[in-house]
Amino acid sequence: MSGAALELDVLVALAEPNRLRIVELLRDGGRPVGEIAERLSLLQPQTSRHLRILAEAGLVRAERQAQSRVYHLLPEQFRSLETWLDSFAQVWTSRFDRLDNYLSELETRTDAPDAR
Amino acid sequence: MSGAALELDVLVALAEPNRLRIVELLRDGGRPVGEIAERLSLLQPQTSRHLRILAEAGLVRAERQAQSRVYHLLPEQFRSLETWLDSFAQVWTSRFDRLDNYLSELETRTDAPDAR
DNA sequence: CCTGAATATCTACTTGTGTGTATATACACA
DNA sequence: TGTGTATATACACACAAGTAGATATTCAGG
Repeated sequence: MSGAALELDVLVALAEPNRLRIVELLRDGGRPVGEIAERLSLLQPQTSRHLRILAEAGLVRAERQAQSRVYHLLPEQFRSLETWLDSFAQVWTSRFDRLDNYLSELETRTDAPDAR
Repeated sequence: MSGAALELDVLVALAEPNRLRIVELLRDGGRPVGEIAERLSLLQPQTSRHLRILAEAGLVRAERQAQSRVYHLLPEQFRSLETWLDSFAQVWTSRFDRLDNYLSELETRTDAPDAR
């Protein structure tokens, strides 16, 4: 049972413009750091840093290829994200019922005089 | 009808611990600000601010209910995120050969972190 | 070994963003 | 209309995080 719990790091890693661009670039296939930097008009140190964060989040991984390191996407965290999203799917259908429940529940305890 | 393009704001909104907790709380149904704050041990102003960011990202919406505002999730951005994730689905299959290579290579150096 | 190419790390700087606190606004009800 | 409740906004502050630039590291080839 691979704990497919959604890690906040994954969202944090994706929630940065350049990192998101990197991920979307790598969707078309693995690429070495230099090429990533060039295609996205980024400086090499920043590119390495972003890749490090993406790697620590489990979104990418590097394969040594001679002197270069070819980065590519890893599926696991994307799947976790998918699983997490799935947990919301039921909400869209059952929301109104739940809202109803909540509202009546709220009415039920209107006799709790509590100030703050 | 909706372009369903992934907005960075959505990821940014989700990539904050307390906002993620809010979203997950709202998965169980709409709730007024005060209750969200109480359940998550947040102060009310911060809660309102987080909800504002979530709302601007299109993730939640408030319904007036007497003096209170009941916030609930909205499906659209979650679906955009799902669509975006789907665009990666094909990557895992098309990369299967190389991933396979990678996995066996990884097994090879289970206790040799500096192998090669 | 030594050199050059590719990538990673380090330091200083700056800006964005979450937090705390005080205050303003909206609404229900007497 | 005045009051209490619920929520939103304003402001000052501190810290996380991205950037630029310089330097260190790794590797292939002569």
